[in-house]
This record gives sequence, structure tokens and C-alpha cells, in this order.
Amino acid sequence: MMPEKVTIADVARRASVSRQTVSNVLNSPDLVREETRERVRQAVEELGYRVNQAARRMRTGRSRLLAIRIEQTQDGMNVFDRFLHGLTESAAQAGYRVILYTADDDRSEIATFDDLLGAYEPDAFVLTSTHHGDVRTSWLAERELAFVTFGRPWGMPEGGVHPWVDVDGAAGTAAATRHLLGAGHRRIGFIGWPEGSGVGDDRRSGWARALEDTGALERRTDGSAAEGEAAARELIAAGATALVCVSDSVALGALQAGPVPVIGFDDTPVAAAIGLTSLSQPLSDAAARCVRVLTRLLEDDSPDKPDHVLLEPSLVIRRTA
Amino acid sequence: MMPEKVTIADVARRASVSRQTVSNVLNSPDLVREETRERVRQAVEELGYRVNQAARRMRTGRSRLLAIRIEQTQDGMNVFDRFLHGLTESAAQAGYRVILYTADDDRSEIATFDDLLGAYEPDAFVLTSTHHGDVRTSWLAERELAFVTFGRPWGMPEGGVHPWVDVDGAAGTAAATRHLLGAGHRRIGFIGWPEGSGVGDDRRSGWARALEDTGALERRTDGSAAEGEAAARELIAAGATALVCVSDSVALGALQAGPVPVIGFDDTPVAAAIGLTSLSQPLSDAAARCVRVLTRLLEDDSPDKPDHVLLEPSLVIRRTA
DNA sequence: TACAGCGATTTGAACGTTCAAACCATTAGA
DNA sequence: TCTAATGGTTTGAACGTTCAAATCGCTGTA
Repeated sequence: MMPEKVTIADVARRASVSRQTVSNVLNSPDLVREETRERVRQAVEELGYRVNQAARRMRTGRSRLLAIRIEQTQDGMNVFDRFLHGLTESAAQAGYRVILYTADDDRSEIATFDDLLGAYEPDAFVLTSTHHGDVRTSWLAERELAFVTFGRPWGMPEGGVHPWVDVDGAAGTAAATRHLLGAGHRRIGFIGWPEGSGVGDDRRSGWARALEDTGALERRTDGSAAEGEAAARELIAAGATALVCVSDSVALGALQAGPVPVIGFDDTPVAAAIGLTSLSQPLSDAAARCVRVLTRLLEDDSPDKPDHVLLEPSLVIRRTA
Repeated sequence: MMPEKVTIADVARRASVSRQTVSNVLNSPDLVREETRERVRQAVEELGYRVNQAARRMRTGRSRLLAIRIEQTQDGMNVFDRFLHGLTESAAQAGYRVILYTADDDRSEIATFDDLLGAYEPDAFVLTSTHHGDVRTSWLAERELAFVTFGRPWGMPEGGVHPWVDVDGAAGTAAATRHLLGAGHRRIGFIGWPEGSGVGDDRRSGWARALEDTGALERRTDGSAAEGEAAARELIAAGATALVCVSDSVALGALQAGPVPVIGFDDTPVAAAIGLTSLSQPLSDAAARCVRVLTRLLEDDSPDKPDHVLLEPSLVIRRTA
């Protein structure tokens, strides 16, 4: 009912203390005597005081903002929106907000980093769609800016030097393959993406591992449903009795090729809609871990080793397998 | 290579003018003599100066932030992520950034308004999922805060008193119905949502209008595919030879009921995946209009009448109709 | 008695910007 | 020639917070 802005000075006056004491109650409560602390807390409550982030940021250089690129949905069969929702929620719990930007490629994304840092000074970035030769991470690392990637730094020496959170694609496809083996299948094909895609190679490796004999029962596609269908026909002709797919999109195509068990990846709404068995990423968990990694980086004394978190996907069994 | 922060004072020094003149070049260029203006512009360029939004906001109370709630995807067959992407892009072009929040219901969303206003002072809010008796809009309006809704203020007197952008659902279903009429169908059923849903009633009305004889060929559902299928069976039994659906989700169900032409609404990825003919909302356009409405509100002398924008959806014809 | 040490609190300054008012030439009007 | 008006620019203050340093009161020790 009173949208007047109440400042730290108002609180101080009400609690009969100085500005700084109020600030301390908020930021370093242990510096303040129990009794005073309570008095200030009550004044904060009564006045409905909320810290003004702009002013705080002026002084501390911290904005309590996390920046993330919102991706252009292509066929819409992706998983980003769920991750983003989780990120927003976890961030809020940790006292951060999420700010969005768009970019067409790495170069323009880096330009946007620069822009954002000048104008809004986000405390950290969350990067998605990591790939071989990702220049974004080195740009950020050079400047010692805080960030985490959702996705491993593919093609990096060993484990990479920056913090990341990812879902173990290989474990997922291995589980899918074992599921099919358990159902009696012996000739299980894999429909993948072009070699060199970190995520694609990872997912392929789980299938190969579970199968041991790698056979020649695999095809690479551009990820479209059309190529998925063609690949599935070839594999079935070559003797495959079940198919593990690198994505729901190619799995959707594969389903058109014949009545063969098919397992997709990502558990997109499309999978749910058509009854496609698929691997589900623990997205809100992943988002929460990203926030955790960042708050450690920003608030605690930074850990000496960057955090690396690998989560397991789970198989959602539906009609197709 | 020099991530040092450069301030307006640095620019001023380099261009041999005062701080205020630099500020004027940025904000009210016409106050500054041509020659000086150029000199300052060059200094800005050379130093890579970017305005510090926190400092600006301290003085002006403007954050250049637009806040929007990110919705929890239920069956994932929604349209929000595309709208959000468009909003982020249009906002960036207008010099604004998008900041996210979550909320479970109207009450908690209002609490979040309060929070956000205290901490980040977003210049405006973009509300989605408007509904009957929406208390959020009155809360914002009472406080004279800038906002626009993507969705009409259902159940309001006439047109409502606040600015909104929406897609003409009735026009969409009317077009769908005409499409089916053109294909020779005469008994066209409608599968909808419960009465009282603004969006649902709107979409229903287009079908009714195009058909004139409203017949009894309609069923209401909770929006699930399961109820969609049941409804479709009943309608087909009652003589319907084609179906217009309030959403892709019920349309998906309806398709299971038999080989009858079906048209959905929203053109979700699921529709594309299964070849469902559907109505596509011009989402990035809608987002751009939202931004436009807000910038008018924030920057120009506010228009006396609130902007109301109604856009036409387009029919995407696929296999199912 | 003096003083060091400590815990609790206050004071002054600063972050980078823009507003409001002041200032300075120059030109126009009487 | 003086005054008023005008265009262009500068100056000082302020936004709300936190840092760094100063202050105050008390306790314990020499």
C-alpha cells in the first residue's frame, strides 16, 4: 500500500542505529550485537525494506545477476526451456536473478559478453552448447570472469580447466542398450550425429560400450527426422532389430521406418506425445548444480580445483521399447 | 584486451569536455554542438565506453530491464519459449534486457513484483497467461507501473484499460474451419476447453462463427490428449467428419480416434513432428509489439489510450487436414 | 592509574551517472 | 551602449549502498 522506496537510512532511523549497522546486519550479522540485530531486523520487516541492487552494485561491483543465452529453438525438440526454468528457480533461491541475451555465433556472443559486462556487470555466465574449439570459455577465462558451462569442454586436454556440469550421455545410451539387450535383442543399431560432435560421440560411446561388439550397425545423420528414417531403414535392412538414437528427432524419423523398438534421447515433449521411450536429463538438478558451482565460485573462497559435475540421465520407458 | 572499466569521466578527459557533455551526447545529442558531439563520439569509440546501468539507474530510477515470468512447462506443448526468445531479441534492439522470475500463482507473483521492484527496479513487466479475475494487472495498475500483457484481459469491461498484445484465436479457428469447409466437409466438430477460459472461448467462437449453425458438434475437455481422444470418438460417432481443436495437445489425442481431418492450435514442435495441421501464432512479432508498446509507454509521452494489438495466426497445413 | 586490547558502533568517502542550476560567450533588440 | 535572450558548456550535488577508518565504552593487565 505504500510503494514509497525505503532506504537503509530509513531503517537506521527507525532502529536508532547508523546506516552501517543496518548494512552489517544484512551482510555480516555476526558483527552486530544480538539485541541490536533483532531491533534492526524488526525495523527491516516493518518497513518492508529491500536492498537496492543498483546501489549495492555501485559499491561492490556485484550485481547478483546471472547471464545466459536463450537459444533459438530450431525444431523445438530441445531441452533448453526446462533447464532455464530450473536455473531461474535455483538462482532465485540463492539470491540471484537470471538475465537473458541472444547471439548467433560465438563471435557475437563474445561481443555480447563485453556489452553486458559494461552495462549490467553480471556476476557470472552460464554457457550452453559447448563444442570443440569453443572460444567463449577462453575469452572468459582470460579475464578471470566467473562462469560455468552446462556441457563438458569437449576436446579439451583432460577434464578441462573450468567448472562444468553435464549429463552423462554415454551412461544413458548404455542403459538404453542394456534395456534392449534385456528384452532379448542382439543386433542393436545406433543412429548418431556426425563424428566430432562432443555430445554425439559421447552418446555413441555408451551404446558401443554396452554392446562390446561394435559391429557396423550404425549410421550418422545430420540430426533431422528425415535422415533418421533413412538411416533406420538401412540399419533394419542390415539386420538391426532395435535402435538407439542420439536424439528424439532422429528417433521420430526412425519410427517411420518400421515396427522396431526405438529409444530416443532427451525426453522432449514430442517423445511424451508419441509414446517414444527416451532418456531424460535431470535438468532442474543440473541447473541447481550450476548455481551451486557459481555461488561457491562467487561467495566462498574459490575452490582450488574447478567443480566438475556429471549427472545420470534416466530411461523413461514408453510404448516404443 | 583491457577489461579496465572506463567511465564517463575518462571519456570526458579524452575529449576535453566535461562529464555532463558526454552524458548529453549519449542522452540528448541535440543539446551538443555538432563538432563537440563528434569528438565525444570518437572518444567513446576509442575507449570502448559503455554506460554503467547501475549508476544510471541510481540517478534516473530506470534500469532498462523488462521482467517476465518463466512458466513451468507442463506437457511442453506450449509456445512460451519462442515468445521469450523473440522478446529477448526485440528488447535488446530497443536497449533493454530481459530478467526472469518464477511464481506458482498470482499471489506469489505479486510478491515477486514487490521483491523485484525493491531490488532491481525493472522498468516494466510482461505478463502472460492472463485470465478472468486477474489480480496481477490491478496490482500493477494501482501503483502506476508499466506493463503489457501478452493475452487480452479476459472478462474485463470493454477492451480493458491496460495495454495488451494478443493473437486472434477466433480468426484462427475460423480460418481452420473455412479450410475444412473448402475441402467439402459440412459437419465439423470442435474440441475445446472448459467454458470460462478466455482463450478457449475465443477459439471456440471462431469455429462457431465460420460454421453459422453451431450444431451440438462440440465437446469440452481438460486439455489432455486422453480427453481429446475420447471427445473425438464421441464427435465422430455423432457424425463429425472433421475436427477443429483448441490445442495441439487435444488434437494429438483426437488423431488417435480415427482417420478424420484434424486441425490443432499453436503449431508446437509436436505438431511439426507428427504432421499435424495447426494454427501458428506470430510469436516473434507479438514479442516485438510488446516491446514496442512498452517503449512507447516508457520513453515517449505516454499515449492517452493504452495500445491494443491483435495479430492474426496463420494456418500451417500438413498431413492431417 | 594508565594503557592496551577488543567488541560494537559510527562517520566520511566513494562507486558512476544525471539533474538542476550556474556560467560564459555571442547575438538580438531597444 | 546596455540589457535580454540564447546556445553551449560546466559545476556541484545527489541517488543508496558499503568500505575503510575512526570512535566509544568496557575489561583486563601491568
